[in-house]
Amino acid sequence: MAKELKDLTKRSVNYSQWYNELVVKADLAEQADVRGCMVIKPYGYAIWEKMQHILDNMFKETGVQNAYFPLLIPKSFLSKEAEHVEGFAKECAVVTHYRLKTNETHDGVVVDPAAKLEEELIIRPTSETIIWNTYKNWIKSYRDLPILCNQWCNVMRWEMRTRLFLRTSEFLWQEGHTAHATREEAEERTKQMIKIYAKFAEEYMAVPVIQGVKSETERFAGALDTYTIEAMMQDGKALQSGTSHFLGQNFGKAFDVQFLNKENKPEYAWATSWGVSTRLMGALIMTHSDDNGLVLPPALAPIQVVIIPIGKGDEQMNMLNEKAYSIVENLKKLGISVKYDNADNKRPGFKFADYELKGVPVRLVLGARDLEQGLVEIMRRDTLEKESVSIDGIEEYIKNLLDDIQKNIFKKALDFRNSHIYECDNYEEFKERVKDGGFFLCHWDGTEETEAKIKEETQATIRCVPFMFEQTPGVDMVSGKPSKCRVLIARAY
RNA sequence: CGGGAUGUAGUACAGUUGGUAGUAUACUUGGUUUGGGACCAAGGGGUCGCACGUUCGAGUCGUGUCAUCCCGACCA
Repeated sequence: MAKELKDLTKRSVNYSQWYNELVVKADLAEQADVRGCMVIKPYGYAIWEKMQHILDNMFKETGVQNAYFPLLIPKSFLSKEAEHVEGFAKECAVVTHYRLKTNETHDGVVVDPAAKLEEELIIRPTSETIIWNTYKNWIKSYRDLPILCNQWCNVMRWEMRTRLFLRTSEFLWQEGHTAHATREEAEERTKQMIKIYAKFAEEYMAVPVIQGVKSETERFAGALDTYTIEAMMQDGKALQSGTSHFLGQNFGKAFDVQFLNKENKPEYAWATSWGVSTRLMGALIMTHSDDNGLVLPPALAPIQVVIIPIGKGDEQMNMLNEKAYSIVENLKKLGISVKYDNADNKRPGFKFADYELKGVPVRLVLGARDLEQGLVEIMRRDTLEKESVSIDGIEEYIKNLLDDIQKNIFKKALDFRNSHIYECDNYEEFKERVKDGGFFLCHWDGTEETEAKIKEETQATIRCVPFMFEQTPGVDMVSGKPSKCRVLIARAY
């Protein structure tokens, strides 16, 4: 094991490769024996579960309820909204048969041609269609609205190239689908949800994000507006970390979801949808990790504190165990998750490296030598700083330290991002600099031609029109035409 | 779907002009260790991606096929 773990040195050389190895070595996930699919291992899933739990509560505070809709979507549903089907058609897995049979040589199975489905079923790439087909039956009157449903599920998109967490054929996510009586209410909900995502990213994941609205070409298929949160990874590339879509009446019309309003007149329902996926795990990993491995924010770390004893012989170990268990008990009372690792088949050095690799925020080393003086060594994962602290009152100290780590890694990521955001008005300069990563705030004339040209020549895309910066009119750096505002341009994952 | 590469032990790789399947690491057992990725000894594990062909003989040569990875196009 030891040698395999040591070569996490590629962060500066090849960020992608470094990322892949980190995901595997930190025991988060691995490539499945199925094309483009991923096995999320217990440690990785524990982080995802924490994310789910927090997000779920945030949704529920806004009146959202959880529900579940089918995995399989009849092909005809998908084709009802023209833009939507065009956006997803290229990456759908299709179920065509419902039975297998033994082959002629009796050493395997083949698809039974007799079991061909009349209408093929699509494995959901997203659930707007099947959900709106259902909403049709739920919505008759303005009194039935709004409907605020969320589902936690898996979806499948047959991507050409996949990467653990960032882009896998199958991924886990939540998708919220709301139906409203008015345009204003739906638009309000769209914005509300992107704000929740931003709050979650920054407060819990400690990942600073830029909120904004997507350009027409980058918009979700079938949406009138797509709001996004964009995070910057350590190589300066952007990662779209969550989206919220205002769908207008497109799905209401496509699925004939009409209700009678207060004036007793029929009207189509207004829709939103919004989602975040296991891609957030990728954002978490790529934002904070260093050459020693993962760095997890305390708010999401499955293990917040690990205690490692160092001692010889049964007598010493018994003494250390006793002390450790009392610390464990006290930490648990404060709601801090703690692991005491007194396994004797691994040496302390191995454990140090292993828990650093897994991003455990705080490590205590309980040694016989220190214990005599009432001291314990404490190390924080974010800075790797060690100090000796009195065991008396250690619990409070740790609680404060966890808060400090949470703030510190956010600040570190924020400083990094802010120092890599540039205003740029010269296209030649932009072309040169964008290769090295970073976010560029540039004037854009709003045309698809300009957008396409930038993408073709630099591989960078317009991530969004950001909300957070003061906007003044200017001149498009490519076309020289007038521009209403600056947009955020970057190379993206 | 274009361009390139690779399939040999759980993993990472050697394998020369065709001639008994190797190394490191991981794993198992026993012992000594334990303040930053321990050491010694013994042991288990591979129809060399698959199929066909050439040959007395194929991991090695040929043809086909499948799969994976990298670079593009596509994407949360």
